[in-house]
Amino acid sequence: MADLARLAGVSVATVSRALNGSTEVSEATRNRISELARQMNYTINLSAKNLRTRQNRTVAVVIPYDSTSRQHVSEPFFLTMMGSLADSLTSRGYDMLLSRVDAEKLDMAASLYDSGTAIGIIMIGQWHHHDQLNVMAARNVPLVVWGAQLAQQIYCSVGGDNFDGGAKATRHLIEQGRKRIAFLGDPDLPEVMLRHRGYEHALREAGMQPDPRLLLKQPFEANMASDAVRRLVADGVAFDALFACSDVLAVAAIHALRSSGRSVPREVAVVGYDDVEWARHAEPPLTTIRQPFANAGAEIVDALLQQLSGQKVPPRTLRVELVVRNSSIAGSAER
Amino acid sequence: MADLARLAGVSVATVSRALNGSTEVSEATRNRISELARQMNYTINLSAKNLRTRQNRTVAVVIPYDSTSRQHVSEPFFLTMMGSLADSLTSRGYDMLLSRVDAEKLDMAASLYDSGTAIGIIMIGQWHHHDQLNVMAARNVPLVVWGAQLAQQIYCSVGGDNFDGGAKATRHLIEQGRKRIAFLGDPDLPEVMLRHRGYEHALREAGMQPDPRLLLKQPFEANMASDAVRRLVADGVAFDALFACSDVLAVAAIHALRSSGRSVPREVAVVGYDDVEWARHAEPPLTTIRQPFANAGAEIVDALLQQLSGQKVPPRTLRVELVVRNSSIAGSAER
DNA sequence: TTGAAAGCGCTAACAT
DNA sequence: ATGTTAGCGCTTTCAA
Repeated sequence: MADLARLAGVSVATVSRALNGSTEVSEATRNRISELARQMNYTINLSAKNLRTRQNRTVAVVIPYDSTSRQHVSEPFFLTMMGSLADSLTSRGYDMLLSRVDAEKLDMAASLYDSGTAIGIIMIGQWHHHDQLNVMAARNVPLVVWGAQLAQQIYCSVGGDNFDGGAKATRHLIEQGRKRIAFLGDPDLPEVMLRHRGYEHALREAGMQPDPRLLLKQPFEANMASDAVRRLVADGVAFDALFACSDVLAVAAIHALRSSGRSVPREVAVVGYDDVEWARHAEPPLTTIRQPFANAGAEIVDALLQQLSGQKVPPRTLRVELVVRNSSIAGSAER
Repeated sequence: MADLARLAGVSVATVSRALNGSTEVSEATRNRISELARQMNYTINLSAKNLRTRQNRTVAVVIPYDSTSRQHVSEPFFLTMMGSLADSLTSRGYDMLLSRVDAEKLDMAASLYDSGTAIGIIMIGQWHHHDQLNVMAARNVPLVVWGAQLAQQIYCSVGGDNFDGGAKATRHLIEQGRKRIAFLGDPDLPEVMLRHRGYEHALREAGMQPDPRLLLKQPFEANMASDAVRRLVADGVAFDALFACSDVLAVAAIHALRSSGRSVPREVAVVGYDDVEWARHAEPPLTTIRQPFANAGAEIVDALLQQLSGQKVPPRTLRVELVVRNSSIAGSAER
């Protein structure tokens, strides 16, 4: 900047003001300086700026990973989520720092804030670490978590309505005349737990009893889910429908079912979750619960920015929607 | 840090040294200071550190987006790639700054470097902007591009062997007895261009002539690809195989084919590209060209780090592999 | 082994 | 409208 000032024949203060678009520098010099900066590929040094202004424009997005089971990481859900977040963040002029932290050490994420690297943290999923998140929030680390709204929660969460999603999926299957509906997912995870409650709720509503043998407790991992479904078939447990907690799991299940000789949707109707991009192109096209991805990023970022402006932000639950395609409709074209 | 120094009864210099693990501070005080820092949730301010040391540990990963056609963005390819990059980067102690820039203004990415925000740039895909990338490289912006190796290329690229991938896919289809193989992708994009050349090469090798009517020039966009395939069928152009430039396109094509009354793989054999996670769970399981994702991240990061250490890094081409599943095998189970 | 002090590049009073 | 200057939190040379 000093060089630039010398070249322009002004002081560094003027250059600083010009480059920050201050109006108290004459438009002529402002343009001259900007032009000069462009020619020299000069850009304000962000470290210095941040140091001086004690603020920055970086938000950390943390994707926990499970080092033992490598769970979740390849779910297309994340891409969609990250795309949405990246859009919301960049359109508001924030940078997005992507960080993967061991799900067992979620509190490490806080150091991104403590070190001034990021002004706030967006965490995707709460996993088994509700308590660690509460500790961070109690320390006033600006934090928004995508996930379920739980009891005794200090931090701000934004998430789809998982209970309603589970209920909608299950009701839809019941309306198709299905009587024995399997549940594929791990209710130990908060979001899945709520979906499972919605599932049970819908069953009872229709006068059915949840059968524990129909609960396939599996992480978000396609291969394990496939195996579990194959086992269910091999064990001779009767079922005529399956609700999977992600589209990836649903597709894995469909494949396992068909290769076990069960036709989909005729013998087994399947509903997924998320409505990722390719769900409509799957074979058969997937009936699924659509997560509000487009809003999600915006809502999360809004919540974070509100926190940063000092407001107390309550958790938000976003509406989800049933998208009916062929995987759950017995009358549909099937080969 | 001053507070910490006061509490510990030492100077800031000692604290700085202790926290950076310098051996010239006694182990006793070092432990004491570290412990104190932990209790206070103190972490070194990165802006100040970076400003002072004139270096940092952030690498920018740039995903170009096409503002007009919203091309590519939702390809699961990116997630896999980003996961791989995130792994490689974090395991080497670097942060990953995710940035989406308008594909028409790729050179904007350089400002991340100019401003000291990142020490280098990783760009995913070169799109139509070979020249802008060359300009950046000529300015000595540390840069690695995932993509094709082109003529007159100054920048360092790392990419799969697209020519070979195209050839392998096509040869495989020819070996299945297919005679009229459609190509789905946009050869204006460098990587796709090479795949297309490989495709043509394999055809000629077998004594066949490429038929321009079998080239479905489409961006990486499932809906457009579906439509194009449907149109091809409706137009009555004969074909018995299709090579798609991504798994998403392949699945979209299969769906379009089946809903147009063509069975897959019996009437039309299909090969995809990438081998994303769910390709094996698609219906039918997808024959595809596997991109070396696991290596890719590591190779890209290595290349960047080598550049940063002052070496001239030549482009690298990684081996790709044909993965045969059912979508291209007529004898396979089909419903 | 530890401390004092200079300075990284910038912004924002304050002065002109 | 522009310049002077102090200081953001850190590292590091030099001195003790």
